[in-house]
Amino acid sequence: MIIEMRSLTLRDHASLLRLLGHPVRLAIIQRLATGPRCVTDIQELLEKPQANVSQHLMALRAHRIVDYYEDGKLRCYYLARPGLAKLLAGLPANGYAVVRPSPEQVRRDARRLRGETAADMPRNGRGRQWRGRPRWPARPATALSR
Amino acid sequence: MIIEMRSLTLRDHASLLRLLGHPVRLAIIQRLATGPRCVTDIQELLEKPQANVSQHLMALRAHRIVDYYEDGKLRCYYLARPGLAKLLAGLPANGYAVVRPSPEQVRRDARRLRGETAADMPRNGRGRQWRGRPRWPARPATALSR
DNA sequence: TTATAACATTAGAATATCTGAATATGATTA
DNA sequence: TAATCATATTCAGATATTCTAATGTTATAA
Repeated sequence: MIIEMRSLTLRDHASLLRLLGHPVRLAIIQRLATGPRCVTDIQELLEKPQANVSQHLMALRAHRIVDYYEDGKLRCYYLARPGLAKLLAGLPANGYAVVRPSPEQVRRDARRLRGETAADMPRNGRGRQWRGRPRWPARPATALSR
Repeated sequence: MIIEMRSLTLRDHASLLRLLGHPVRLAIIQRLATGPRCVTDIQELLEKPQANVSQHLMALRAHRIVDYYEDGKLRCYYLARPGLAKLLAGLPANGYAVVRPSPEQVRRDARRLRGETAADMPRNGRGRQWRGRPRWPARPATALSR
């Protein structure tokens, strides 16, 4: 078992995330998380045209999210980065907690930040003073924003 | 401090990932991870036109990745889901490990999977037999695929 | 009162992405 | 040899995203 690692530029990181940001590709990853599958199986599970599945698989393969080995005439795809699938699965539970700090908390954060910030670093508001009390804007709620 | 949580459909999950999959938005998140910033500061840090930054901020806000409070005439944006930023930052280290199992390992996985699989679940190759030895395809390497 | 600062909003062109249809390939099987 | 299976590739239209430029808004400063 060979393991490699690498850090990513913002650009590469972004293109990876956007690659993952497609329901069919996420579904493929979910499927493969339970074990290797050949293309035809995946296609039937997802009820998508074969060509389409193949395209998504190729896209995933280009970023080495998945890989395959050949078994006779079957191509058995598997997750080349299982850790990624695990992170993705855990993302809703671990990453989506919404925080709404009190203005005072945020202000304290900002003060702490100013204190720790090097002289050449830009500050919040570039030194402008806080006047009045921080306020929350009116906030019409939408489906995903709660 | 208010905390909420929710699970997501594939679709929502995908659209969130794709929202994150943009270098400027990732950069914004990186910046905000160090503390709240007003729009002008972010704009200067990223060296992007103000309107563009504003648009990205709105997109992030629509999914409640960021939020803001008002401080005088400044809008101080901050991360509404700090856990997400942390996960994103850790993704390269934790998620990008590439695995290349030996064919035997994968085969063993598949067998174990078959063993654990309920009767109605589709199997790899739908019961087709493994003939010969699993092989690795020839693999021309590209930038991101290593 | 006019100007300016800090941001938002809109419109439209430029790009990128997605999908399905058609076709190709290469290995088996009849 | 012809047919079939498993999968890949190509291409064109549809759709979605992103960027720029121009303009709007609101509060404060001159």
